[in-house]
Amino acid sequence: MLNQLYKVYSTLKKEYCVEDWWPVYDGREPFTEISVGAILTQNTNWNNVEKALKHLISKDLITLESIKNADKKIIEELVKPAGFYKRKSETIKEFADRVYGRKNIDRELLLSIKGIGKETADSILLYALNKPVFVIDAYAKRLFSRLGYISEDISYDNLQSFFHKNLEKDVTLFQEYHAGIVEHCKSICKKKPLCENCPLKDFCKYKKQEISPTSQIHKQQEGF
DNA sequence: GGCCAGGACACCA
DNA sequence: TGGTGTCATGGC
Repeated sequence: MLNQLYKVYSTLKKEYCVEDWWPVYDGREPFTEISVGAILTQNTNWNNVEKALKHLISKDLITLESIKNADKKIIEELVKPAGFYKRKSETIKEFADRVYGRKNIDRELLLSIKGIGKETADSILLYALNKPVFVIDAYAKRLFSRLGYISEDISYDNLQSFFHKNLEKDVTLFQEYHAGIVEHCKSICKKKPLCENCPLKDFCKYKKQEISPTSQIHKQQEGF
């Protein structure tokens, strides 16, 4: 299993641009920019996030201090293209208020901020703080359940520990793996994940065992 | 015009 | 604990 997971990773790495994957447009305060991007990207296309981020950058609202001191209504207007703008602007404000001036930012702190759940917190930890935490998202669940390695209704925590148990805790590995999953699902996985053109078709458990994806549910612990 | 996107949360049973 | 409704914009 270990080898299999690493082989999937190296295939993704070969097929897609996964290095320095999380975009930074301004760069004055990458931690803040990445964190705000993680909040804005909740259930939203990255194109919309990019617009909102560039609006914030154009008004110099891309540092913790400037966001902390900004009027919430201004933030609302700027992040509108990313959708859910009232909730997201509130979360961004609370994030800046709570994180500004702190040296130790951990998962517990991030999860205590209204509007930041596990996926967003882990994205911040992995990409903004370079902590070895595997980010689970809808794509990861979709891809690995279709490959047959996990049940499609697996919980966030179970899928995360699946990766933590089977991979070495390495920041670059986790960053690039998640990037590869996202890029793969955005391009191919959406419709026919295991079609003839799919670079991951050789890793499909169903194909090897000739089991229909809908006829068998694999439990997280089974077979690993 | 409908569907979906790199979720989170409140509410209810 | 799990299911459902809500939040909202923009691209295809």
